[in-house]
Amino acid sequence: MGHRCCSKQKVRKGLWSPDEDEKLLKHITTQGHGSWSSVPKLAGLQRCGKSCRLRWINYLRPDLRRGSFTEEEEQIIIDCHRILGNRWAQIAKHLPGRTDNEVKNYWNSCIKKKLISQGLDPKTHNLMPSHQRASRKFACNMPQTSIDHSFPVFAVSNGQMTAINNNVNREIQPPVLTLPSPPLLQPIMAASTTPTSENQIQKPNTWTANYGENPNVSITTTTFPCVSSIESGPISSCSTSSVNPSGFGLPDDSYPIWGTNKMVEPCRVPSLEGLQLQELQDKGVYKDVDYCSFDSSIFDLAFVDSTLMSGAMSRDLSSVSIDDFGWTF
DNA sequence: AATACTCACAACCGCGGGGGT
DNA sequence: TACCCCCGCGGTTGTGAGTAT
Repeated sequence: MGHRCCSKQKVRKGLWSPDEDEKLLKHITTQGHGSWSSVPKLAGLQRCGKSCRLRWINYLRPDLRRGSFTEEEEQIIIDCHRILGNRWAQIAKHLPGRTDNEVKNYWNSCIKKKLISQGLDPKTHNLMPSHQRASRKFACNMPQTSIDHSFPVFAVSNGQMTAINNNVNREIQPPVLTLPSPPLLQPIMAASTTPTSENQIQKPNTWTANYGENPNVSITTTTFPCVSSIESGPISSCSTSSVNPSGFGLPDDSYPIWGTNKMVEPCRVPSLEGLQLQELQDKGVYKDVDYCSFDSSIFDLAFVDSTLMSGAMSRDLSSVSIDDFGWTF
């Protein structure tokens, strides 16, 4: 049974011959594709329109970039996947000359395995259960200089979850969660250029603030500007089930990150709104935290995972497409 | 050298959305 | 509103090259 568009005619399947490629290429470069369903007939091919379209998009298009993926491209794929999930077409838009099929194949054949070998769940980008405890303990108990910086550390403070730049502050160890990088963390960190236009990457913003009620304890936090190219107003909610369940870096309704003013604001975790430290303690999340020698054993990670994280990260996004965010790198 | 296995990539399939009637 | 057609997307399968036994 063929596609509906070509069910009436006999169509060839399988690999394309050079002759077929030539016919298709010649037809599209001279006539354009118009309606794909009419392409086979016009081009003299015994293929279905869908097959022609796919062949053109994935192989014959002149602007395709051939060859293996660079490390930079790989990082972009990982970062985009963390935000977008398996939306290959959206991810591919960030990689000029690459097709969604190519990105998908590269993910399945290479990146996925790489992440798994690093103990990361390729679906969520979080540490997999068997690795979680050990890694959290590792992050909490190891000297800061030993921490793998590919796993940025986050602190919850005043309803905001911010990444703590390990390079900046090595003395204070507030309660930390070891989680995968927030969206676009690496590219932004790597770029570190001074923004001159609204589409350019902005530098991480670093500042120092008192932590909790103790004036003697301060922490340095780094936030990551989320640059939007959209002109619209506030976004009512953000996240989807396929989005990174951590949801870091995603805005909430009242936060003016996404306007054209390109304000640089801390990225807030929505569901932590109003959950001040005391409340977290009341809920048993923090039980008797010594901010300078935090021990993961007194931090109810399961609670955070199941309650805070899932709530923060899987808010209903039915009314907003993540595409609308128009993230740029 | 022959066979089995693995892997990367190309292509197919089914589904859902949008537009036209 | 219902139906049809077309397009695009994501998941899955097929294929061929490379490698191991």
